[in-house]
Amino acid sequence: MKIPSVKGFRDVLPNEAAARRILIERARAVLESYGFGEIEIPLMERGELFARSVGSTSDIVEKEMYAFDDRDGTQIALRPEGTASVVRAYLEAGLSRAMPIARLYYLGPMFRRERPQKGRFRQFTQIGAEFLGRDDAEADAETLCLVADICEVAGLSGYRIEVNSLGDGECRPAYREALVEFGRARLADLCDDCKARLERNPLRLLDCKNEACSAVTADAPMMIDHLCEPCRTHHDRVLQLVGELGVELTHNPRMVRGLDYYCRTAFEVSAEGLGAQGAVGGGGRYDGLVAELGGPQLPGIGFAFGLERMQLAAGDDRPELNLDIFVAPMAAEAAGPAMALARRLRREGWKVEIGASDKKLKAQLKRADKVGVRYAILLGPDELESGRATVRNLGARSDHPGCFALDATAEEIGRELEGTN
RNA sequence: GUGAGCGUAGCUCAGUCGGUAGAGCCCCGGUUUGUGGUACCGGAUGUCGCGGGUUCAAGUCCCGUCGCUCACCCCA
Repeated sequence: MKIPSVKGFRDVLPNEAAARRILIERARAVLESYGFGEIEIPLMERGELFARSVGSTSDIVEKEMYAFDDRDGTQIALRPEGTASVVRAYLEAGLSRAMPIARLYYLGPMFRRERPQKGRFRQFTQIGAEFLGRDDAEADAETLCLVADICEVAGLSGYRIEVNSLGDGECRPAYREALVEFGRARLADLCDDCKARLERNPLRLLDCKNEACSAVTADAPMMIDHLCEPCRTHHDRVLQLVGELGVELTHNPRMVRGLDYYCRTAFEVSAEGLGAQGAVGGGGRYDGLVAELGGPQLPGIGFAFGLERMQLAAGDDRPELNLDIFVAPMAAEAAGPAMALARRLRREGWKVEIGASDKKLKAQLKRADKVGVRYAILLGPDELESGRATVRNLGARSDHPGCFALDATAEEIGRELEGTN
């Protein structure tokens, strides 16, 4: 009886892993070019961290989090997102004093117990960044620019960055009331989901996919029209700066973010090829979060990309995992010299596979062809006798008996191999 | 949590009116005892998702169940 993998948890085989690594390296390079340093955060946190940051009534915390009690009774949760941990780590390391302006990025698996579907897994990978300690519009603009640059290097097809302002503690409560009032007046025309949302997360009314709801909320009040003066100024300045940078944004007054901690600038990146899960990434400003987690009144802005969704939107150009050299021992006594030779080449950085000496040469060459090598080095009784290896250039289909001495250095061998082209 | 579609070889799938399991690809071997990709020949592989029912007979019909996929919800 085979033991299957856990629902929503998947394996990444070598060629996909290579494609993921390339994507990650590109994103990493951009993040580091913006001065962000990597922070490694644990997979588990105390459950309360997410209840406090993401919001205890959010679906993520309420029904999607993997949570359990540790043996000493500590309530543990597998992290469903990264921002809370980064802020926690930042406070725990005393960085809020030592480095009040911090640019941190992280990368790794997150866990949410949702029903899997296209581009959505229970274990998924996020690449995220947090820009802490700055509340000026320039920080927002720089962050949006960074987001756009990541989309570019990732090669996302048809990506769009949508922005909105969610207001702040000054203006959002009043707006929220206005929206709830608007919704209550039209309760009968709303879908069941929206009726529930009206009480719990009224802003969500605005992005309901139900057509009837969209019609009802077409003339609903928009946050953008209810911003207080500072929020208004901030938002305008962000848009102006980003515009000057030549980064294209789509203003979406109906866009809302699911996590409690967002305020002011919020954004979402969508791309093609993702099925119903249009979002590859998202983020926003969270000026109250650091204080909420017990730190000083410090602002921050951040975002996260879903790696698996980036993969979908970036297309599936998987790199060939080609090896360089195949060493084919044709007799048991050639196995030792073959391994010694391979080791010398490997130490110089060549990717080398050795065949099994009990396999026929034909089978070994077939394998050599399959793993994509350019050169096969043949070692049989004749070669051991003469002390010189035979090289077969797979591309040129040419044989080179006695091509190089078995005790040649890797450098010399490399030259001889290239000479067969 | 809700809904729909789909489960046959490692993969993609065919399988008629219920009649005892197939193709292509992949893999292995051979044509060539030391020379790969193309070609030709041969070979291996199935609890037809699982359990029950109907029937002389079930991959096929019925019921249940599990799994996968997509969508809702939510989100990256």
